[in-house]
Amino acid sequence: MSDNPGDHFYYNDAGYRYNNGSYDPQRLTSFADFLQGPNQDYNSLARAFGLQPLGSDAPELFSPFEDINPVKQEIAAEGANNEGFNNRNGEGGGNGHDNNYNQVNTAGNSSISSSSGEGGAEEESSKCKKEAAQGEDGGESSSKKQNKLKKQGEKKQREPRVAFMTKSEVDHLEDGYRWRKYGQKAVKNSPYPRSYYRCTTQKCAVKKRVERSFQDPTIVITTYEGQHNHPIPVTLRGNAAGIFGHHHHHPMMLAQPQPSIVPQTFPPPEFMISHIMNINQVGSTATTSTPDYPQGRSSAQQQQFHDDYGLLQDMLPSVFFKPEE
DNA sequence: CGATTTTGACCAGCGC
DNA sequence: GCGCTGGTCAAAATCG
Repeated sequence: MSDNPGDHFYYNDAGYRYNNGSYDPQRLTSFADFLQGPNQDYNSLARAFGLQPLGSDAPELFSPFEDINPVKQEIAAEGANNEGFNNRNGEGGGNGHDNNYNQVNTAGNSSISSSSGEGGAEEESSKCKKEAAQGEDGGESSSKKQNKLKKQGEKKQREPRVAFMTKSEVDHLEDGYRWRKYGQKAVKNSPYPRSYYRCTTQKCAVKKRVERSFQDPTIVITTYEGQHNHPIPVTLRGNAAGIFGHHHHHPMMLAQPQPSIVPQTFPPPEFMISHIMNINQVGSTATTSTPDYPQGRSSAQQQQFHDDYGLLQDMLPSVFFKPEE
C-alpha cells in the first residue's frame, strides 16, 4: 500500500524501550521464536519487542490475521488471549517515551498532510501477483513478454510480511543476504521511491522492499516477504555468523562503516539487521538444536547478547507488520 | 563479460 | 470499460 506506512506511524510511542532496557529472556525467546519458525505471527513479534499492539488505532497495520493461514491464526489467537494485547496504554499512544536520542520527528516536514487528503485509510491490499499472464497472442506480434507458462489459477497467496523501521542514512541495509534489485516505483504521497529486491539465491523466493519514510526521512522501512530456504551466504563481513559466535569482536566492530544519522550514538543499522537475520537463520535451517541465544551461553556471551539487543532496540525505532499488503 | 541496476512498459486488482 | 496503483518484467546501461 501506498499508504505510506508513515501515515500511521505512531510507532514511536510504542515504547519499544523494551522492558526498560532490562534483560527479559522471556521476551527474547519470543522474539527468536518468531524469527525462527515458519509460524510468524505478528503479535508474537510485537510482544518480543515489547510493543503495543496498536490495535484499535491502526487496524490496517497490525491487525488481522485474516490473511494468515489457519495454523497461524490459532497461534495468533492464543497469543492474543494470553497476554492481552489490548492493554494499550493510552490511546493516542502518546505517552511519550522520548528516547535519549533526538527523536527527530521532522517536525518541520509537516507535509504530513496525510490525513487530510486522500490519505484516508486507503487500504489497498493488493495481493496481486502477476504471473498468470497468458497471453493471447492473437494477433500480432508484440507478444514479446507475456506468454509465460501459466499455472492454473493458483492464487499465489502471498507470504506474510514483516517490516522494520530503522534509523539510517542508507536505504538498503546490509542484512547478510544477497539481493538483486528488480524494480523501483514512486510511492504515492512520498518524495521517496520504493525499491524492490529479490534474494539472488536460486530457488529462494524471498523478496524485500525498501523505502524511506516520508514522515521521518531519517527512517527507512524495510519489508521482508517470505523466508529464506538457504543459509546466509558467507561472504560478507559483518556477517551474522560472527555476531554471536565464537568471536570476541564487539558487535560494533562488525558493523559496516557506513554513515549513520547519529554517528556518535548509533552503530550502523546493518548490524542490527544482521543480528536479526542471524537469529532467523539459525532456526530455519538447522536442526532443532539449541538456539543461539541466551541459554547455553557463557555469561559473557549473554551479556554480549544483552548489549547487542540493547543496541538493536535503539536502532529500531519500531517494528510493525502488515498482514495484508 | 557476467552480474546487477536502471527504467519504462506491462500486468492484475480495484473502485468508479 | 477506464484509470489508478502496487508490483514485476526485461532490454539496455552500468558495474566490477
